[in-house]
Amino acid sequence: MSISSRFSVGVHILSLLEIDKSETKSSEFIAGSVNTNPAVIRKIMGMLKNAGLVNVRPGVAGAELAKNLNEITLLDVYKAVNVVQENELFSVHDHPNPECRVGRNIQETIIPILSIAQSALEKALSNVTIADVVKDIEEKEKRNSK
Amino acid sequence: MSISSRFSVGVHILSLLEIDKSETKSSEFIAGSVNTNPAVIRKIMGMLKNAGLVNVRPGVAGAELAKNLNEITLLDVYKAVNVVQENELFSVHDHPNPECRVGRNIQETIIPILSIAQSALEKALSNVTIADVVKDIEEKEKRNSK
DNA sequence: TTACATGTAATTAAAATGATTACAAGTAAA
DNA sequence: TTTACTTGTAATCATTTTAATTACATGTAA
Repeated sequence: MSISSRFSVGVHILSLLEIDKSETKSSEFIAGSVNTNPAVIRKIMGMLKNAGLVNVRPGVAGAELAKNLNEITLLDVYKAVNVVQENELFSVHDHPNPECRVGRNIQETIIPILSIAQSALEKALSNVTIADVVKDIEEKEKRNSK
Repeated sequence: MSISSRFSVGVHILSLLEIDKSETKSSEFIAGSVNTNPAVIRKIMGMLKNAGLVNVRPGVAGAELAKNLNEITLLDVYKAVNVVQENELFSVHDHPNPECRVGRNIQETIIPILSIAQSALEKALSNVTIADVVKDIEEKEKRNSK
């Protein structure tokens, strides 16, 4: 199955906070850009806020980035929005038969291997910052406006 | 969300085919080791068979590996059991607002980035073979029998 | 022919997602 | 202090996926 789009929405939100300075960023405005319901945005915003990535105040429209663009990696966002529990990208069948040579060892064997794969994924995400995403979006804008 | 345990079950099955040569491998026997229903095993076996990893014949108990242990990588299993569609490990929100600078570019920007991360994951899986897993299981067996 | 196996479809309960509605509580300006 | 608007958050809902289960047609070998 796929990793929840909360992640891509999170990246969308953070990019939007940087790129479009012309409007006050209410959850409704952001929802208009993402094309979803404001309550969905508020929930994700709450997660980003918890992770220290954005500043939002109850009752006040106008979310802002809480860090520099180049200090927020996609891994930060990924962890913030909780799309994958710690070390649980892969689920492993539980209760394999302990009376079987394979059954009683498979978990202990496979979990570290899967963990390495998961780390490789996360490493790749940590190599990209919101600054990179913003830059990329701006380049595409230029190219298309010609 | 997590990647289906079909994957870890697939690895379990292939390891079992190699390690335990004492019994004929019916879906029922394998199900006993994995601790699930035989029909689940048969479904996964069908996928492994489709991918050319095992030999099974309708009506005949006794599945076998179709390749050398060290020629089957975890990536092969991962792809065989179809836990993640091609390039869809991450789902990306669709229909972002085309009238927004971010909305109209976010997908094109983010998809290649996520694809790189997914490739990193798959690369890590391709570095491990069933032979490695089997060896690891056997080592754990020895250690525990002392 | 008998006994048992695989292949496969249908059904089910549980869990997660994303959308939606609703409303309490916070804030700022008139 | 009232008004208008916003965030925070809970509850509900349809949809989708998983894994388990049941059932049975079909294949195979003794």
